[in-house]
Amino acid sequence: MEQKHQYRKLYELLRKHILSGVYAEGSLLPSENELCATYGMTRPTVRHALDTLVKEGMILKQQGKGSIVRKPPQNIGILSIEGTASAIGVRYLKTDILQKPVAKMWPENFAFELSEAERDLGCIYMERLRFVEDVPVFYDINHLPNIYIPRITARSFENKSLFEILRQEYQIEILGGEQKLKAIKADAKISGLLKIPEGQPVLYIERKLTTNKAGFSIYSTIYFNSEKHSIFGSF
Amino acid sequence: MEQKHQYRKLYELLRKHILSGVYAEGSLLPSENELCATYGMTRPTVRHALDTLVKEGMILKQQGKGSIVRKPPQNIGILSIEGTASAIGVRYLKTDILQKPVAKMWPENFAFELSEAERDLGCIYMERLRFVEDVPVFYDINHLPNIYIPRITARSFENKSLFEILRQEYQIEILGGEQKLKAIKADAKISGLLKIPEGQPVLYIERKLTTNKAGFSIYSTIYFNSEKHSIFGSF
DNA sequence: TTTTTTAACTTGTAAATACAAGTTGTGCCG
DNA sequence: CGGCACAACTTGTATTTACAAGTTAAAAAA
Repeated sequence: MEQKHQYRKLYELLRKHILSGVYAEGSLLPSENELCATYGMTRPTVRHALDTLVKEGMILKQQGKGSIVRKPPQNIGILSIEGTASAIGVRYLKTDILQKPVAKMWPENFAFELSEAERDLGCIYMERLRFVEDVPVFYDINHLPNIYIPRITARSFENKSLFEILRQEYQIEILGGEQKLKAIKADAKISGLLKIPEGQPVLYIERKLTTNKAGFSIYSTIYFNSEKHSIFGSF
Repeated sequence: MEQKHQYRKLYELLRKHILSGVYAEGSLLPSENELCATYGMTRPTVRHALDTLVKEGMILKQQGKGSIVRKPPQNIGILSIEGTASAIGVRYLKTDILQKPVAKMWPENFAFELSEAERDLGCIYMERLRFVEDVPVFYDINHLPNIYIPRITARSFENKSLFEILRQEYQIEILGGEQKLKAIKADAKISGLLKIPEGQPVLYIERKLTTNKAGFSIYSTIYFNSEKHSIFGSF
């Protein structure tokens, strides 16, 4: 993708380098002045890029010392600002798409309040069941408004997560959100999907993620079997 | 408290005005140029202040339009970046301090990994039980390292929350953290404290909040009865 | 050798300026 | 009257320059 802004170019580059391990965890990034010289930018531009990385939690800055690389947040977790992907440990997570992304109308009694624009345009809907070592632990239902995202139903979601696509291709970033948590007893449907006895405690989460695109929010309902695993999230 | 930096002065002022309702939810802040003129600053300084508010979720900015005031995040919730205060609805929340803040050593088998500096200095410890309409719903255990915070055990915590004191008086801000969530069955101690039958599902949360002070993290363990209430958090 | 001071880094704050890009309302033109 | 174009806003990006403040390590002094 063609990058428009200098600070964003540097941001994407450093982000890639951190994630790929070019800069080790705990080590220092090149100083701001070095980055200026290397990439031919001025210091405010470099600082803008670094600020974005700080906001994402990729680095920590310390006055007088430098920019410290944080643990690559592969675990940008389920309860965190970046969504449901890779919450437990990516390597052991398998996903069944119970319902591929489709465009449809919003449900009648939707758990969240919708703006008029969102309601008019309908939504993209998908359901997933996630496995850890072939045991189902995680069932999530997702709704997002059918705007600004051409061809979203055609995308595979196999190599990239939904959030990664939104971030890179559409510059949609999650700003924050609201969520409601409960510990509930599994009912018949959930106990069937997660293969646990009825009445077993499960985590129940409803959440709404707001983005930098006005009127574009992502809505999720999640059921999680926390018997053997915990939900672990960085934020 | 004497403010050192111009951008921080403006930030604190606008923040206070938003929270006190001077700027209504959904309305627009004065434009950046107006703020420059009013407070005698240059635009980068004003923008720095506004950026801080955006980072906190107090406002949303939209190019070509202005800075939109968001719902005052009174519910900066339990699972969010700002801590355990006022998660359900402040007006109905009563707090029993089961253990006032005291300095002591870290527990033997602490759930989190500690740095050497943290371990050496000991910790501040406190326990609270929180009530909604005289029903106990929320039991939390908190540890923070005994550094940088003189006289913390003497403070009352009655009018201001711990996090508010840390932010205003010590410029300590929560950058992020990690948390682990489970839905578990209440054991004897918890069912006693929360006045529920043993075996009832409760939310169990362990979390570590990291701050802008290197080596200063806040550790909490939380039990929550989600039968009649949900944990609701903005982030 | 030990302690203190200093110098050379680092990031933080701030100014003045310029132009790009998105939004909105006004007013002209058809 | 309706629709389009433009002007007057707004925030976004970028340059250049300067000094403040925290950190570290080397140099100087005891």
